[in-house]
Amino acid sequence: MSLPHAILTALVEKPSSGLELTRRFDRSIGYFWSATHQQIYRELGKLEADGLIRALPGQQPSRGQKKSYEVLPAGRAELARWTAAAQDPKPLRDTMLLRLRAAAVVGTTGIETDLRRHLELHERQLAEYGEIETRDFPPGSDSAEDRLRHLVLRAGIDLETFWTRWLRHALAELAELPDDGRMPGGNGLPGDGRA
Amino acid sequence: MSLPHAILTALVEKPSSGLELTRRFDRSIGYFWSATHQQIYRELGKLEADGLIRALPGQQPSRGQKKSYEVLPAGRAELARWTAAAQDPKPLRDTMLLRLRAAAVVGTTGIETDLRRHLELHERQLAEYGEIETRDFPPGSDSAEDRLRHLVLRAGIDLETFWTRWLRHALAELAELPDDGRMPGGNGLPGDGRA
DNA sequence: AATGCCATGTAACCGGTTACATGATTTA
DNA sequence: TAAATCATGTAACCGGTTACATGGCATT
Repeated sequence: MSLPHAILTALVEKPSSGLELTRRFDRSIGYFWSATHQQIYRELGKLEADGLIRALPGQQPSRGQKKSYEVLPAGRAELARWTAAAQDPKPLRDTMLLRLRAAAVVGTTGIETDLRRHLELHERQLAEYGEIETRDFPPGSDSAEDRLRHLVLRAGIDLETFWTRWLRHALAELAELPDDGRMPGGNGLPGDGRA
Repeated sequence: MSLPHAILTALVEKPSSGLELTRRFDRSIGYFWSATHQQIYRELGKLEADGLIRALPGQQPSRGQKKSYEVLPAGRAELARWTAAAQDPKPLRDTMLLRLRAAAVVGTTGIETDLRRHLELHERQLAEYGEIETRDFPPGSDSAEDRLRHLVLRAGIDLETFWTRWLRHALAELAELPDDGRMPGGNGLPGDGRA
């Protein structure tokens, strides 16, 4: 149940229409909580029905017409409640790690290409975050909002840094391994009682 | 489409019944790809129907009876194919980051407690990974499988390290902020054109 | 016989994804 | 007026989550 709160946050920052929200979820918020326009429209409907947001008055409600929403007091309260509520962190779930684990038993053939590609993607993302940081958070900026948003961006930067380092490490490791279609040792036993 | 391949990997490592797989997904594989027993049984059925795995011969197929599966050549081939295939990394999606972003506009009241709790959880996980590393990957272990599995564990360790550092940083930052119910500046504008 | 655990499932729901549909506005 | 684009939706599907059901086995 995080999408509605992501939308509430975006709308508190600035009242927007569905399409504007969609565009903002392609940058900004979307860097750590992505959403498609279908999700957004669906959720906007629910939020309005629940009385947490409302359409800005003075707008035609027909189909192809722009409709902007703003957050109502109840919505702000719900957002504050949710922000402070205890929530368990989601366990890690990463396909690349799974693939390497699989490569340990079926062989590493072919995976190197995609490791390299991922490295490039993460390097690009890291560069983008770097640009945002220098643009939006110059050394002097220290309002409370700025500090918190900078903190979030820092997480993104550090995560991308981690991935680039780890992927380089993985590629170096692969280079030292025999690149056969199957690891030595038949079906990979022993090796299950371990990590 | 990763769960079937997670199961295939586990079964190649060692043929198992549904419950045994469930237990193994609570440690080992589950550290980076979790699954419940319902998912596992459902997926085992599909994999068997697709001819990628089969029940070990010589077993009663009644309801409360244990049934073990092994991977067929087609399953191993599919796993190798999937491992090497190009796959885009999933965009980051993290609730805590979203909550901090929300706190920037509705205030930081109450979030500190959960930040501390998350820090503890990540510290505990980090310690657990550390134990696994010293137990399963002593300095001398350097078979191909071990190196790859160690690499995967390293990712887990580094990720938990990142989170503990970042959470400490976040707590330090919070301590310097006014702990009011709302950030100064009304609805948080300006601040949307940014990250 | 009752209780509890082992083991395998079924069913309903929920959020995210993909494909498609429709109306309104702008531009060629 | 045709095409392209803006803007808002609907529908079907799919994987993950939660709750519940059922059968077998061991212990008391």
